[in-house]
Amino acid sequence: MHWVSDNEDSDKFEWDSDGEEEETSFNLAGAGSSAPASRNIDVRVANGYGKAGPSASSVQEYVAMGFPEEMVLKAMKDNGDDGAESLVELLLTYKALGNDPSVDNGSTSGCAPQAAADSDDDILENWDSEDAAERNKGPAFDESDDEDFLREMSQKDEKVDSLVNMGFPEDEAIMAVTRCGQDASIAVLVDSIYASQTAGDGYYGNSSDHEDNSYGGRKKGRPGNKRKRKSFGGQSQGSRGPLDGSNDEPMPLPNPMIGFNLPNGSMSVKRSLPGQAIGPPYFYYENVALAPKGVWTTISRFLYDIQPEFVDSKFFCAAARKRGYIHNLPLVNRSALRPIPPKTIFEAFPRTKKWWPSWDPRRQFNCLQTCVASAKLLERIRLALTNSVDPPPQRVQKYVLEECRKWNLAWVGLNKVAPLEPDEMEFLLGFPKDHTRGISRTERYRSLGNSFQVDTVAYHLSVLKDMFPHGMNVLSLFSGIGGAEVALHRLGIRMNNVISVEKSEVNRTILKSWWDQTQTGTLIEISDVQTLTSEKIESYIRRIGGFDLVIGGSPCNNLAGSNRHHRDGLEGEHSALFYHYFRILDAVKSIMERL
DNA sequence: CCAACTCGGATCCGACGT
DNA sequence: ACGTCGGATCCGAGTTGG
Repeated sequence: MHWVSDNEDSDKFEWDSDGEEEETSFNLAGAGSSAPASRNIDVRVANGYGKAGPSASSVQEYVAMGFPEEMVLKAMKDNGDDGAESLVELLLTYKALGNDPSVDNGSTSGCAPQAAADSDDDILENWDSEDAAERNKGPAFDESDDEDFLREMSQKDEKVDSLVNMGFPEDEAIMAVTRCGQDASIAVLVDSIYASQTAGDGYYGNSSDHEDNSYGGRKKGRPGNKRKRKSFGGQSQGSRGPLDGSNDEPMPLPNPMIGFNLPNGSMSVKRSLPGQAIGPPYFYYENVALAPKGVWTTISRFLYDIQPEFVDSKFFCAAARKRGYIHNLPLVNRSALRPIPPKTIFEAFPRTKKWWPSWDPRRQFNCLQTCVASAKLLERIRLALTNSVDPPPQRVQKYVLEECRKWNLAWVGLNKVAPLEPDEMEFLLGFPKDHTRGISRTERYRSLGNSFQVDTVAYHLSVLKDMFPHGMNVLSLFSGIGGAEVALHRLGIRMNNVISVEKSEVNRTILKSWWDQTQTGTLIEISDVQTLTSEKIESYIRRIGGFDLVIGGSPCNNLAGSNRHHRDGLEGEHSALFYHYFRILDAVKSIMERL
């Protein structure tokens, strides 16, 4: 019952380009030069975010920003001289420890970042140990005070300071805390500020709902014209799709969801990137398209106001997968991966045609998810059908179809439906056969359900092939099972160095094992994104010359529609994850600019 | 309003290991 | 008697599109 005709096996993943290698793992000479040249220097400096690392001298800078000296010192002490991003990081950690212990189930249990020198990246530990050795500590001060001061510091101040440190003006931060309450998470506050900024001309136009207690806060974007988020200047209204004073809510999804263009479509969208968005490095960020209101607007704002490209993978394969991608890649001269994958169920799995009832109109699968139907459900369906006449009554049809759609069931026998096998999912998603083999079945489903659709991503990345004939250095965040890496490989793009951050151990194992089979470059896997400080980033950059591509998808849990509990948009853990992406990208940009 | 859809989760239960 | 693990079941919100 396999879709694998032998040509699948052989053609599909027999790509060229594994020629020589090893001349050098740490050479990306060619890379930098081919990148877009002119690069307007951005003006994000204003708030100090992402700029000059806070050496002792910058203590005053932060103090001047309204940040308590003790906090700065504490953060620097814990953090080393590690750059503004890490300070933000640290503050968020403080915040998490302070009011939301449940948030961090992370491996490091929410301790200060450097405490978590985890075993996975010890390769690196050796690399830059010398750099790490001499970070100048902040002025010495009494350790015992630290904890006390943290507790004593009023939560409100802490919140305000965190916001200020993230680049918000102090007055806005104070307002947000006042409105939402000091218990509100940072992300709620951020959202609140955004909502205010976009709510009409009056600065806090609708702050008539001042009353909203410590809970609401967000979710109240009223139409109005947008205000500037100063830290990212430009406001580049041009790239913003929605014409009317785009409020926070609607990042309207295109219909059909075909992105800027499709492999065969001739239409090409003109897109002008804000200066600060232009690489190097190129970056590529992915997330679910159907995120809660305002999330995409927020993400887009952080990512230099670039308009997201929303694409449904059903135009690339036989399964839907609605995702949004924010990237600064060129849009012209894209090319699709070969072989072109089948786009209908029957083409993908010919054997199902025989059993497919005429009253099941599905020709493509819905989004492949991380859970599969239980055997009992399948049995119920089978019974319902065998107890019916041939064209079953409407009621039965409806029931069966509902379940089939919900669980992506395929017809595999007379009156018999079944979930896709993991290897069938691999196929649909563009991975090599057996890519995820070797881990438990549920884990395979989970990993696959969270991954890229390779053909879709590869289509976007295909423009890189000619730009980097000698290969690329890639920073891959939240890599999962390596969708990005597989996409690059299938495009015939050589990966000289890949630094990959992925929390799940099984996923790291999968990527590593695939890498060892197919690649000759260097793969470094990091398990905890918190350990990827800008100091480390700089060390990597010095080592390998720079990153050509920063790619990542958000692990999405709470962003999808199916999750009712804490569907909090960019709150809590997710704010942390997205901010991690942003923080790291921003650090890479700053460091590469500086060097 | 209803229907469809969504990169899910909390809980319970049984199997298994200690 | 416990803890862990994976499977099964019941959840079900918010948004979109009709």
